[in-house]
Amino acid sequence: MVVFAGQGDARRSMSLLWRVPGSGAARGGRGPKPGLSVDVIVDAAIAVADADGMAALSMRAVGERLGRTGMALYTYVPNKGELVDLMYDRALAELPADYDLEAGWRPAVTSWAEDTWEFYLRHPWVLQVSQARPVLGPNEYVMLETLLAILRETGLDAAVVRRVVGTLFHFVRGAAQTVTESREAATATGVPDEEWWQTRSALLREVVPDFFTRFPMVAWLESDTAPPAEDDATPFLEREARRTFEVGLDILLDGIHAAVRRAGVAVLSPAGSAAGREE
Amino acid sequence: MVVFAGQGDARRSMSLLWRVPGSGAARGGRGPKPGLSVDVIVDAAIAVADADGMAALSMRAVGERLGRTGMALYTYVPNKGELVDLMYDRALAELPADYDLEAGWRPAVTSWAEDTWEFYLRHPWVLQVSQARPVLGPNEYVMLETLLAILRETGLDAAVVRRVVGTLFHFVRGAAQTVTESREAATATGVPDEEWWQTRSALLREVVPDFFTRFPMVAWLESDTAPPAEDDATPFLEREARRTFEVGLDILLDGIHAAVRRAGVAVLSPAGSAAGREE
DNA sequence: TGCAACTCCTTATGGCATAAAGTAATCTCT
DNA sequence: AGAGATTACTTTATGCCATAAGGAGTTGCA
Repeated sequence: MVVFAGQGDARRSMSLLWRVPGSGAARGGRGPKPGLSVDVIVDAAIAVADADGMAALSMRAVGERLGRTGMALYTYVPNKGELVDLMYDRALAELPADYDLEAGWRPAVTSWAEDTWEFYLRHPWVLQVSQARPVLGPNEYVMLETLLAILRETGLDAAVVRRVVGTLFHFVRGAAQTVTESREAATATGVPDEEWWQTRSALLREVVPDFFTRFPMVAWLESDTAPPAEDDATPFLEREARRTFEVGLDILLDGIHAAVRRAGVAVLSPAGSAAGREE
Repeated sequence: MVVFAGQGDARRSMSLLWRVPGSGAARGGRGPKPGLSVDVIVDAAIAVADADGMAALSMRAVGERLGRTGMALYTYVPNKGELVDLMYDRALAELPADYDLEAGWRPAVTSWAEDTWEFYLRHPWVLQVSQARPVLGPNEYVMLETLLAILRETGLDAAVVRRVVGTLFHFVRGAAQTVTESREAATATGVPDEEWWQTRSALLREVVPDFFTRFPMVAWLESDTAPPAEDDATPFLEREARRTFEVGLDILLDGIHAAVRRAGVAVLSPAGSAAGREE
């Protein structure tokens, strides 16, 4: 389930996101005292989504957590989409906003990716907020600013950095998503990863007896499965996803490194001085 | 006989996916002739999802396209989730199943990524099928087999190839997703990308007057925006996503290349000859 | 011929977002 | 002080959704 940005009044949603003074509930002091606030509602909504997932996030569920009906929320928030945008931007505030660049961009990007990964695992529903038309809230920009401050160190030009940012996000989000989705599947069905895989692969062998002759490369791939460490109780899909994250990140960083070196050569060698940057 | 959670269903779903003979509708020839079939239903469902998106895929919508009620489908398919799995595996059959390896793995992976990208744009709903616990249908395995046949050429060992596969998928899916989501947003809201961006950025400047001092790196990034080619009418979020796909893929392939070279060195100098890792 | 097996329909049930309208609380203005 | 305006929140209703339950009609085999 992908959740789209609220499509209502763009001005109102921007004002809510950036906390423009006059836009709160208390404008004229006329009617009864507001018992809630946008912040309280957003917090409650995040709590619901963290606990039970995006699918369980309903206006009613949030209202009930605050001792109200679902409809009460519409006094503060124009619609559910807008609420999700607010949740998204609020959650983003948790992310660290600067990284040590002493050792260069590479360890900094690694830390950034690690923190982002953990953030997604902490708030799986964030991965279901559409990326195409960004929310454009303050914390989204802080996050972007943070990553850009690291990537500036590569010396790559803006056009390339833009794509590197996109690539990093696609990768981290995708890797984290396999973890959150497998967790969701486990709790939703009540069947843990190991049991699921055992049942399915046994069934597969039964239903498709010639499996390994039909798919020799898959057979080769599976031949490699290393047993988990004794003391590691992580479900195996999560373990796989984690390894993909680690190895994939290194590959990605090697790729960026190659781009940096190429750009460095291009920049340093036109004048003539034989460029031996880094290493 | 003890039935594990989901196991009975698992057998049925595997039989449906792999088209096990006895599992079709016509077993005893007793009642009225079946007017539909799983295949017809799956095709109709794909047509609905292609045309109106995953959100519009309801049992009723599929039934109506076939001149039935929504409930009629439950005779053929146990539930909506199963139908989606069948749609997924069926759609996957469109993908090419082998690639020319004359010129090595790199151009082959590039073609593969390109084809996969186009496939996702053709069937945006596919990106909403969870990846964590794979469907394990025949075409999913064909797809995997195809990619593995290419990656075997790298000479990397299975453990690494497994991660490379994951990384490639995360990347291509993520990049394609920004396109499909921005298209969906455009049709859902009726506001095209350009207009959306113009409205929002004007609003942003109004609501946050000190934007560019607060976010200098973002300012730097935006300074770079190249105007689109005269004859290019692609919405700009799509254009951005496409560039990210192209540049990101190259970066990724450079990273894989580095891994291959490293592994090659490791293999060639195992005995101890002080391996001067790259350059 | 009659029943079992089968397809497909109608009719709940309980969920969802949200529109519309009602109730009660609290302010400002007279 | 009292009236009207304004606001918070509730109730009710609309029209979606998946799917459970049960019923109607069709067909082939005993």
